[in-house]
Amino acid sequence: MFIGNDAAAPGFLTVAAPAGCIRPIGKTLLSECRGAAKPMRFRKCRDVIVAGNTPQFLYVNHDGWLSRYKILHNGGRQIVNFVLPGEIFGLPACAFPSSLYSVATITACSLSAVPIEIVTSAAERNTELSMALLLAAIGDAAILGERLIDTARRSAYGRVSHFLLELFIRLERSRQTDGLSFDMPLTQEVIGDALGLSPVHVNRTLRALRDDKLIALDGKRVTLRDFEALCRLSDFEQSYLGESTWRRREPVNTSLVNDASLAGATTG
Amino acid sequence: MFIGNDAAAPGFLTVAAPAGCIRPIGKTLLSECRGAAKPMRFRKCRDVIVAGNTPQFLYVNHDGWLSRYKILHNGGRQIVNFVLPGEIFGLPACAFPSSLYSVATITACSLSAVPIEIVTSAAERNTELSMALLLAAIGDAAILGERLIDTARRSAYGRVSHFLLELFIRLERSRQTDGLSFDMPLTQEVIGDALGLSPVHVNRTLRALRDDKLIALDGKRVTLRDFEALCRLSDFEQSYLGESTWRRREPVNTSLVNDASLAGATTG
DNA sequence: CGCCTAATTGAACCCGGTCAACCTTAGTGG
DNA sequence: CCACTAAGGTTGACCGGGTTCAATTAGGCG
Repeated sequence: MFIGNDAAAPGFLTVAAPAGCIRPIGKTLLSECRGAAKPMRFRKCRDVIVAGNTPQFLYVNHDGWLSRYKILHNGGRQIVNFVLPGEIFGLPACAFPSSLYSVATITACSLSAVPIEIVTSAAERNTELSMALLLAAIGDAAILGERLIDTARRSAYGRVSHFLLELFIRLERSRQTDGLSFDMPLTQEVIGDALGLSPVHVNRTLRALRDDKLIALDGKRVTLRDFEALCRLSDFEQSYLGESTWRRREPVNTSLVNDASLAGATTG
Repeated sequence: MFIGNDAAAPGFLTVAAPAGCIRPIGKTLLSECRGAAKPMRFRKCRDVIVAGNTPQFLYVNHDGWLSRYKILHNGGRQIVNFVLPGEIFGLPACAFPSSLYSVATITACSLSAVPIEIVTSAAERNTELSMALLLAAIGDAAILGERLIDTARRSAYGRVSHFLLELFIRLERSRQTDGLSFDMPLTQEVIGDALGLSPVHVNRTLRALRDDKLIALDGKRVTLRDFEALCRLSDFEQSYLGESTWRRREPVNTSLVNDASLAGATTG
């Protein structure tokens, strides 16, 4: 059982990772924990984190796709999120005594694994890192919230559209798109498991989107032919994927606060 | 426009909050930011945070129920989560330039509002607080993930069951249950908006659960008559609601790590 | 070339939505 | 004390989007 090859460590990170691909949180993490990050490679369709186990690492994903999922008692699989190139994963797992979800590779992946204790102690010393982790967790929750709305309120047509738009924006900000096209190494079954649809219906929905000239498919290549229309029909607003930062003004004079969010307040 | 009454502040927190009700994160927050926390009261059905606005406060909810929701373009409302007595809210809102969701009171509420800048600077000084915030964010995401599975994979019957079990556990840990009973100040329409069901079907489902002697309803009072059966049929595992803490062992000797989560790793 | 996986398409079924009507309860004001 | 009202709960009938089952085609890889 190997967990990467230390001899390959020097240079591994910069060689394997497409320039500009790693998201800010990953960069911060790697620069703070440089010595402790262990490079690894996984073939496709391997579990990196197994639900129920005690997780030990926070991971930076350099170049592959992974899914966070859970197997239900009826045998169904729900994918709660995807980990795209440049993103980190494993933080939620480390917050629970045993991991709630499994994380498996979809494609082959180069990862950097940082022991969670290293992350914890680094975060205690470095405010920037701990705030970045917090923002990452909140950002993940925002994506989950939007997917919840997907499955709860949108038709299959809107769901698939919204999903493709989200992937596009997330890939674009790591410069992994080409115009309005990107590579999506997902089977229709995997898409269905993420969106709560049967693979058959994913197929029909993609066909409908193609027939309506909203998207084009060529193998694993997706092209958004009418970005605006897709946004409109799926209620897509990309703000939930936005880069967030902590606002750090001078503390406001709260006695003069004029914020509509308080409009309903009565005297205490 | 009032944002609470400072004169009422001394003693307010301890008087209004049922003993033992406030969750650890809220306690930590209030003790770290004691002077800055402003007490407020809201009547029921008032927006505390409005989607699209720039939020300024993190809130501790002392004694009421609130919902985080979003209005879709088609007019539908999706409730992504509830804020129960003792829980905090407003953290995700503060991470984005404008709040993604609205938060509205369901019942009358006593809140403590802490300016986000105070929280930020306190978190920078105090590792315990910043870690607690991170855990709270991860815990919220876990709840969202479970609700995603609800709407994506479970039948209405399982969904409602799972929802009631989650409420029960969340209320129980703040000692707001009585045996297997608790008060749920939600209309069937609100439940539907949370679970992605029509109010009509929520009604039918509750009736079915009653007929099957799994629950009992008396006004706003819910009693879980067969906890085990409810867990079984809805795939409920309460670990996702668990109290989580950071494991802080000595860094492991990674060359000897024997973790199943690495079983798929190949040499780097 | 043959195998296996994934994509595709058709047909029948069913869960949950929608519409509509009626009932129950709590709150209000005379 | 009671009549009126409004909001929420309850139930029935019908409809449709999505599932399921099943069969066929296309594609990738040894």
